[in-house]
Order: sequence, then C-alpha cells, then structure tokens
Amino acid sequence: MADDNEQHLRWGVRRRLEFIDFRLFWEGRFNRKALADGFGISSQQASADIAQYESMAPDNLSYDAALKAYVRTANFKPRFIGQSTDRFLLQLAAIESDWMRKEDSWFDALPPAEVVGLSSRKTDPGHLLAVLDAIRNRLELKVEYHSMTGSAAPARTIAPHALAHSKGRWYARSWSREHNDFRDYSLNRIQRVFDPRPCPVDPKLDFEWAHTINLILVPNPALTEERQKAVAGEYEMTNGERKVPTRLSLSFYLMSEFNLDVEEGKLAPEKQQLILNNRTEVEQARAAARQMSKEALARGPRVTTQPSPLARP
Amino acid sequence: MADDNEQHLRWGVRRRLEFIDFRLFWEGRFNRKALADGFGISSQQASADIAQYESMAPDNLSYDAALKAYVRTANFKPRFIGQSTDRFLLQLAAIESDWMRKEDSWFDALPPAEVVGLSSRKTDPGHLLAVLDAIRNRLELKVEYHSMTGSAAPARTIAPHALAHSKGRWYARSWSREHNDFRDYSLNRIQRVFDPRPCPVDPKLDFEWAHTINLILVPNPALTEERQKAVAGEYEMTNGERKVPTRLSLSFYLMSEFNLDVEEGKLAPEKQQLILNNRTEVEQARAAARQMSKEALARGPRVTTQPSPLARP
DNA sequence: GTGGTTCCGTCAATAAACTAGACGCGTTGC
DNA sequence: GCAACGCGTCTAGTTTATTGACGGAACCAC
Repeated sequence: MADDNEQHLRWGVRRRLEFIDFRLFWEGRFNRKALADGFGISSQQASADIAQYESMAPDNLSYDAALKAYVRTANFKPRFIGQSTDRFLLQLAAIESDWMRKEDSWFDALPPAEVVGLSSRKTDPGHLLAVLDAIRNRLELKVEYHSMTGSAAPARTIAPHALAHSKGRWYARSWSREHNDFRDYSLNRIQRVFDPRPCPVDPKLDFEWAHTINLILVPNPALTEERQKAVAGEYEMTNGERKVPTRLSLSFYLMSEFNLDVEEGKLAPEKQQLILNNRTEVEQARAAARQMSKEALARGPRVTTQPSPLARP
Repeated sequence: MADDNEQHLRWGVRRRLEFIDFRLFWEGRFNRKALADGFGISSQQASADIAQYESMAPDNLSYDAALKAYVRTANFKPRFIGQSTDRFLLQLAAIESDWMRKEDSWFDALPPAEVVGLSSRKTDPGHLLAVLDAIRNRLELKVEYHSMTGSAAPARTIAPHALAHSKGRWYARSWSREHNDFRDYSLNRIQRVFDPRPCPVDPKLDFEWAHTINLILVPNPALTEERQKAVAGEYEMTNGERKVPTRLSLSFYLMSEFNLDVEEGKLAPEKQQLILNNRTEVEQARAAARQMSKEALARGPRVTTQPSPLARP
C-alpha cells in the first residue's frame, strides 16, 4: 500500500522525501531547517514532509533532541533513493573538481575528499553549443584553434559528428574539409566558431569511429604471479584476460591511458600492469579503417540526403 | 523586475523553468509533453509554465507547428541556468559511464558520445556507508580485503579519515592498526566491513595527507619548441611552468597518471609531455612526512578527545 | 536555578499550485 | 477528407503550501 502511495506523490514531494532518504543514508542526520532551506518551503511544510516520511518508513529515523536533528536508526533501509554509491561519489568528485556547485547537490558537510588531476581550461558554452547543433543538424563550422605561437590561427572547417571523452578532455570527432578525412578536435582548444552551413559529408564514412574492436588485455607477465592474479581480479578478467570493445579511433586514448602503447619491458611492470595482447591487430585494423574512409571520401559522391533543420539525429 | 519575480518562484516551478532553459539551450527544442512527463504534471500546468517562461523571456522561443515543438530562437539567452558547460558534459559522461540514469538527467536525445576508460567493479553502498560513518565519527573498522588467491583474507583494522579519487578509483586514506601507519585502501576491494568502534588515533598525525607541496611541472624539453609552447598553453602554465599544490600522499597518483615517475628519455616525449622539475624535493618531503607520522604514532600517547557520536567532523 | 535562544510540532485560516474534464484550433499522414 | 496528435484555454474542485499563533524540550550564559 505504501508502494501504491509512492506513485501518487507529486514530483516535488517525492524529491523532498528522497532528500530525507539521501541525508539519512549518507550523512546519518538532517534537520528540518535543511529541508526547508534546501527547497524553499516553510518549516511547517517541512514538518509535514517529515511526518509523511515517517509514516512511510517508520523505522528509519528518530529525533535526537540533544543533537537537534533527526538521525538514522540502526535498521535504516533506504526507501526512496536507489542506494547507488555512484551518484554519491560522482557528485562528490564533481564538487571537488569544481564541476558542480555544492548548493546543487544534497550534501551538507562534504566528507574530506580530494580528486587527483590537473584542472584544465573550461570549455566555452557557446562553442559546445555550436558543436552540438552541428552534430544534430549535420553542419560544418569554421573554427579557430588555440594557437600557442601568438600568430593568427588559420580557420579550419570541420563537421563534428560525435563527442568523446578521455583523461579529462572532450574531443569532437569531425570531418576536416582541409584534409578531407576524420580527426579529433579538443573542445577547449577551440577559440572561435562561426559560419555554420550544411555539410554534404556522411558521418557514416568515418569507419575509424563506426568500427569497434576488442582490445584483449592481460596482466603483465613480468609481474609476480600473485600480482598478476590481483590485477586480473582488479580488472575483472575472465580466463586471465579482459576484452574491451572499443571504437578504433578511441583505442589510441585507451592505450595511452594505460601505457599499452609502450614496448614491454621498457617500463617498470608496476607502471604497466596491463598488456595489450592484440596490439598489431588493433593497429592494422585502425590503419585499414582510416584508409577505407579516405578512399570513400575521395571517391565521393558525397551524400545528398539532409535531415531537416533541428530534426533529431 | 523580472529578476525580482525570479526570487519568488517556488522551487518546483523554478526547476521546470530551468528545464525549459536547459532543453532550449542544449537541444534547441522541447515540447509540452516532455515537460509534463518529466515532472509528472498535467499538460495544463505545463502550458501554464511555458506561458510563464515566455513572459519572462519572450525572445527565447517560438512554437514550430510543423515540428510540434518549441524551438530556440536565434537570439536566445539562457535565463535560468547558469550556462555552464560542465554540468552538461559531466552529466553526459556520467550517463555514458553508467553512473547515472538518463531519466535523472534532463536529456532527451543524447548526442553521440563515448567515454574512454575501463569500467571497474562497483563500490558496495554499505561499505562506503561504513567508511563515511567512520570518517565522521572517528571510528575504526575491521575489513576484509578482496583476496585473489581464494584463501581467506585476514581481517585488517583500519580507521579511515578521508577519501581520495584517482584514475577512476576511490581510496580511503586510513590508519592501519596492524602496521601502525597511514595507508590507502581501495574502496572497491573491500569485501566485508564489521565491528566499528571508537579509534584513539588522531588523523592529524597523517602528515603525508595534511602537508601539501607544489609540484612544478614544465613541458618536456625533448619536445620541439613549438610543441612545448602548445603544452604550456594546454596546461595553463605561466612563465613556462605550472605549480600544482598536492597533498604529499596523493603526489604519487598524479605522478603516475602523467608518467612523471618515469626517467626522462625512457619514453617517447609525446607520452611524457610533462616533466616534474622538483621530483627529488617531492620524494624527500614525502619520505620525511611519512617518517614523522611513524614516529608520532610510535611515541603516542594516542589522542584522547573524542567527538560525540554522529557529531559533525 | 532563570531567562533567552533555538530547535521542533501543531492548530486554523488563507493563498497558491495543480488536476480533471471539456472544447476548439492547426498540422500531419493515410 | 478524416482521424490522430499536440497545443491552448475555460471552469470547478482538490491538493499543497503559506502566514500567524502557541507550546514543549534542550541548551547556553548569567
């Protein structure tokens, strides 16, 4: 019956009950003021919400007059939030990395936490917007790329068709008019975007993007047998290997991130815990796809069908 | 005057206006049904919300009867969302990495996007919960660590006091009763947690965590002059170097992530674009801090003041 | 101890937000 | 040309939330 009620709850009320659940689960406590302030409701309404929560999950909380707060009981069971750690940790990382404002989360006191990494230049919203519109409506754009030399960067014409993320950076997978092939352009190196217009090139010709291959990862045999087993467990391998389906164009990033592109033996095995078993296969497949794209693009004819403006992809 | 109104909006209404803003900005279009479904309101109320949005930002949208949707106009200016790219990209990455459900975001159609990385075992919510409670209330826990050998892992007693994130993994910075020093424990290798009890060790003695040092990063001189300039720009260096304040205990992760812990010349310069200029200083500082912690811990007396249960840190 | 403060809870009256059902209007697709 | 769909709007009625007032429990400073 309680489950029945749950469906009838209005969106706003449900969010507030989730908030109570969230705070109890992760922080063990909350008080009425936090609820009222967080959602801009009166304290009376907050009381009513708490009463409702209690009626639906009586054993979850009790009021501690000394702490002036509601506290989680020992046999607490989350009632409204799917108890996903990921949401919690994601938000924590996002706040620590300044991607998100603390007020937009449901945290009160953040646990002491630190995120390792190098913060990078932010992406300009207008540029991302232009890229997204281009992807959706199959447009090409003129862009100026961040030039370090101070000299005026020549404008390039690119037609983005997908986004990719690696090592904290976002890339726009794009056709390049100048080179007549497909390449990656780092979003936050774009300095200026202008002159969007329909693009005749079919993104399906980007075979390096479209085709995937299984990277076959195994523990570095230079590690002790015990460490190898640990690595196998760490990366959830079965039969001593892990197959990772990867787009050909992205295999480079994954290889780079895990030092799979370094000759075996060159690095200390602890710095190269994984070995790519089918490296030549991957590299050949990638080169072949690249060649196929080039030939298809050179051959033309370029595709003619155009989606209507602002239509869904 | 409009700004005045904005403050009076109720939380739920404001969220819906933000939703309209978000969709218009990032996807260029939305319709009434999306609003009604997303927030569980009636179509009448959705119409009312749209009318209100239009009254507050008349030039932002127009209805396209052919598309059966509201579309963004050329001179659109976001009115309710701070136009932060980060929120957009963060959610995109989160959804792509399965950290977040699409329904919890405001996306309609996701742009084609891919996140490079190896998915890892999920962290058990109960374990994270126990660790967080331990951090807040200064407890020690018995944990069983994931053992690859199949043999029963001996329980260890740890007292976590902070979280750290690196390369997709979360670590609990903890005092170890067995070793009587401070170490990192990977959250998703914890198999079982039990027997929490107050811990007499003061986390302030973890000098490797408390002390920070500036890592001084410079472009790898083995790169061409032009590439060096590009790297300097890419990492926002001033005077050819970037100072990155880092906790001593985390310097290892940062060094590992950017191959700063590899001898110069061993790797192709493209795989080692950054060089750590003060590596020996960092390593000495770290070793010194570690030694200080050990001595302080060995010396005792262990700290006596205890925060009350469930009190804020 | 005593007053002052700050939490909480509740009652009653009022205002705002929202829903249900019904109707008309324009566009699209068969 | 007709059904289907999405939008806008009207009325009446319900739910949700606010304002204002009052009282209880715990804590702090004096």
